[in-house]
Amino acid sequence: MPVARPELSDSRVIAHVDMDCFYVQVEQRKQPSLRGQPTAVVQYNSWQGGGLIAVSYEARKFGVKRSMRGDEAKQVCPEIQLVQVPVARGKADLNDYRNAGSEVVTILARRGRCERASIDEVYLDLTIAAEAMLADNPPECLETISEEAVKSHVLGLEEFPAEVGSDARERVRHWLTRSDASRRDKLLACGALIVAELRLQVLEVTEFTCSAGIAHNKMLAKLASGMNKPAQQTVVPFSSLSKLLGNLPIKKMKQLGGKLGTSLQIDLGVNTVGDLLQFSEEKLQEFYGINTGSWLWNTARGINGEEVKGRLLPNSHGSGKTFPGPRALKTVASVEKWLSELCEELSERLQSDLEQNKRIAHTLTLHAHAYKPNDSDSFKKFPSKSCPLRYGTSRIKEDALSLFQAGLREYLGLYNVKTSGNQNSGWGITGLSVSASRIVAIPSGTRSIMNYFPHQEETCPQVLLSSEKLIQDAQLLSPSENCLGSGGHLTLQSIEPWIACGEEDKETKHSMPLDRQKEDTEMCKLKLQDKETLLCSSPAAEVYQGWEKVQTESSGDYLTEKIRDSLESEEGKRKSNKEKGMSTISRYFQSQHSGSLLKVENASTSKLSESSSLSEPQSQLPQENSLARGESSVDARLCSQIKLKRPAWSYDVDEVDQDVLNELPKQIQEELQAWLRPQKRSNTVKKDLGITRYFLPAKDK
DNA sequence: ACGGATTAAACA
DNA sequence: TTGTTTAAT
Repeated sequence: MPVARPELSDSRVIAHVDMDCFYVQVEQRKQPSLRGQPTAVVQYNSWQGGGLIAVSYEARKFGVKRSMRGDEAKQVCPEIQLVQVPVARGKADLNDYRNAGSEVVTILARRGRCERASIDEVYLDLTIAAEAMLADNPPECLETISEEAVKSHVLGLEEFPAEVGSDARERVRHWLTRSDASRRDKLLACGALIVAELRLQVLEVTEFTCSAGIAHNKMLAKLASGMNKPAQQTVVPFSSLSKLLGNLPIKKMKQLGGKLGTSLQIDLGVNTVGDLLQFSEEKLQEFYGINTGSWLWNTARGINGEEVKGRLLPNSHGSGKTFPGPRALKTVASVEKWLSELCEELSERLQSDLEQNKRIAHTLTLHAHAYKPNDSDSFKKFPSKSCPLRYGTSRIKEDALSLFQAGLREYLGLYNVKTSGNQNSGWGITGLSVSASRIVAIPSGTRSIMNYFPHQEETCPQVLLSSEKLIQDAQLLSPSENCLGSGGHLTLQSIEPWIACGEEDKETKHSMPLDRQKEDTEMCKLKLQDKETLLCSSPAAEVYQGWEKVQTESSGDYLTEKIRDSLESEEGKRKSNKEKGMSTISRYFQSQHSGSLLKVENASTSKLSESSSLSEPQSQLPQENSLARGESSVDARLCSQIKLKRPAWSYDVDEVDQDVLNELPKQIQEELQAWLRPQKRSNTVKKDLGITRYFLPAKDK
């Protein structure tokens, strides 16, 4: 695993925050009468009382454990309250928990770079905040230390000689405020104060408790957060390392809980982290490869250079369900039905992500588990398949089904001919999931980008000699028939849907009633041009290029409906009026003055966090950045390079000097990259692709 | 192949 | 790059 910056002298301040039995807390907040009671969250009540996925600490005292069945739990704890996970479309619906997790992240991201590690865990890099505190207002100068902070657990504190008669909290207070501590300890002390404050804020705002670990790296912070739960925090001073790791079972370390940990035990006789110290780095690399070997060597010493990534949003979305044993799906029709449910959920979440975060997913992947009784190679796995993701529920459904059928043919083998149709030929599907990945932010600082483009707007007709016929052809050639048909690879390329967000028609807007205007801007009118689709069918590699124009009225009704309409309707295609012939892209660039509805959550008020967020873009949470007002000469140079041998909005990246790009403000560079990167052309498409050509990255071959 | 539904990331 | 595998919660 990543061996970024592994230093023994690592003095960062890293926290790992872990929500206590999170799903239970969410349900208890919904239903306060459950608070304080032994409670568990369960899904699928039908069989044996369902499976537990979260257990309150009261219930744990009775020996109730995660992944018990509901019936079992009732036996050991008759009083237990079992709450069902919400169900939608016949499957567990985790949205309540995702949303609750977002509430928490919003608060935890206030003081430093924040990485959402899972639905209920985050890592924080508090180094800058801690350094600032140490410089301005160190704990040793404080007259009072927060109650929450003195409740911290400080590893190795017992070793310190302390005044007799002092209780645990007094000892902690003393440790936190020692003026003769090492710099590293002082930084951790600051971290502990900050985390205590954050946890308190989380509690006040969300009513959720959490536990935390504070250490010099992610690995140790994670380890510590689990040591004292619930609702407590644990600090790992450097000096406590050897004792901590010395006889810690190897499997307790993150990443070593599985096969690698087992191999360490069985093959090398390593049972504790301390045991690892005997092995040279080279030896470990010999056994486990360069990266893993080095990672293990460092781990043994409490060294871990992994950075806290500034990421508040997930990198993928998925929706899946298992169909165990007798419930296995045995007909394509039933698979289609369930895929349809899964795709609806996925599509809904993609819509939300688009609206709330302005991000677009690029890849659709289908996973399935299958069995095939008698066959000899019966243990073959169902292959996962992916293709470019086209927005719109019905399209996602179509594509997912195509992917499934491609996978099924491969799984069953080529001999199993045509339409064994809907009749059970022995196989069964025990699990299905669809997921969307490669999610990238739409350049949210559209305006800032626009500052670097010529403002003149003309249409760019020649590129778009609207080949409506071709479009229609392309539409008919769904990936199913087309690309999967001849046993070849998926060859459909769909260039992303362009979404414009913003005010598109000033005149109209000004004449609108005020409240309407407000509504309008706030609701982010997305204009969606559905994709440009390129198809190249297997052998001939013939390239079709088509444009579909979908236009939403600028009167701006409710966004969501608009989007859905334009996404779903196959008839929204031809609607042209004055904008006919204008590419979506150009319209996109025209609509730049977007009143962008990005809610900047976490507008931080503290100077500390401001300074930290200045240095690095924190996350892809939409930031309404004003930015880079410096009128640069680069500005002019770029404009001159983007000149108008093409329509105003288009440019040929090949003509843009990389050095010029490099001189742009970093943020602009990133935005441009975001535009360019997803446009990379697959090497299966060699011919001139018209408009897409202009978006090819210059140096990326 | 009843430890379900998700997510992430490395590796080939 | 796509698909597979591991791991964690």
